[in-house]
Amino acid sequence: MATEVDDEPGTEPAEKLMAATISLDAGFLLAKLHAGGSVLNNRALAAFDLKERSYSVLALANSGLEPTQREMAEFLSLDPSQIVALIDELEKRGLVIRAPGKLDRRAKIVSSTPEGEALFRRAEAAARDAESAALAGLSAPEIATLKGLLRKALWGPAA
Amino acid sequence: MATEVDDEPGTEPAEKLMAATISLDAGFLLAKLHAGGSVLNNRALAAFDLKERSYSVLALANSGLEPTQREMAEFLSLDPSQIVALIDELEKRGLVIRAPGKLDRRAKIVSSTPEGEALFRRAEAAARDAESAALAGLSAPEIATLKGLLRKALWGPAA
DNA sequence: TATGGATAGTTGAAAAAGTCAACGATTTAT
DNA sequence: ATAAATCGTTGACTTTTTCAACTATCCATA
Repeated sequence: MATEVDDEPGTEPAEKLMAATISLDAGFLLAKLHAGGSVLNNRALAAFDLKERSYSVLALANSGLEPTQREMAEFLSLDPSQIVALIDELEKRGLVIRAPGKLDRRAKIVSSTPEGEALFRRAEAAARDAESAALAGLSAPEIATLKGLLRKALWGPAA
Repeated sequence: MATEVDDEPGTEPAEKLMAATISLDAGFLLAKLHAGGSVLNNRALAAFDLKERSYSVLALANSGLEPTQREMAEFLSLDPSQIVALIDELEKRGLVIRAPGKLDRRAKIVSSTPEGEALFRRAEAAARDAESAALAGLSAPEIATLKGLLRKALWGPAA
């Protein structure tokens, strides 16, 4: 995860190591941009006692898609046991509930309580602001292009 | 980090949760694509007893830019103490060396030995292949656009 | 030119995150 | 019916992250 993100608004990178060939590596660029964004994101979400992880679980619970824990784990690239811990905490806070899958009683469908939804709406707005800050160097169309390419890389043209 | 990446070539995502609004979130997309790529990257680098982290340190040592450990830490978004451990291991393997900064004797400049360079060249090729696999859904110009946008988001138009 | 405050690297401890194997309950296939 | 597979859960274990010291060195300035 990240370490330093400039706080002062007037500071510029001037990164000498930008010239290293590794800065042409997509994996490195993804990691670095994600690291910087994570700091901002977590900072914004802390106001709601959420982190990136719990926020994304809460988001899926609010999607109306009735995801099972297993589906959440796969979608978020997390181990199923980590989902258990995240949901335990959100459930304890009354933000989400587990319900047995109607069609498969092994599975548990996670959905949001009204409290969870209310919190999510507010957190979502904060996360949007944090994203804007992280991508401040790009124009709106560039951001759209970037997201489109990321989605295509992940899910193909159907995204 | 990631958990599952399909091994069979014929498998498609068909991810039901793609429809959740969080899949429009740049932070989430960056994290997910990075997670998938990391698995492939680490898999490829394991043949050289390297991981993403040690590979990127080795890459900077091979950049000819004479980076200090502090500069590496900032560039790689890592804590300085993590750099110490990474370099300790690479130095023990004879791949890099520490030299006192000519101009600031507190700082240590990390550079590659010939053995380190030889290993890096081979690892670099493997990493390139892994990246291609991770971005297989994109065309060459799309990959160039993606990298350009990532660089611009990180470093501004000067990138 | 000495003295105080900052900075580079290092160490070590503590917290968080990730990995993995096992288990009970259920489902699916035979 | 039985066997194999899957879902959530737990617990153990490893790795990564975070942070506060500490020494050595640099820098500012009185």
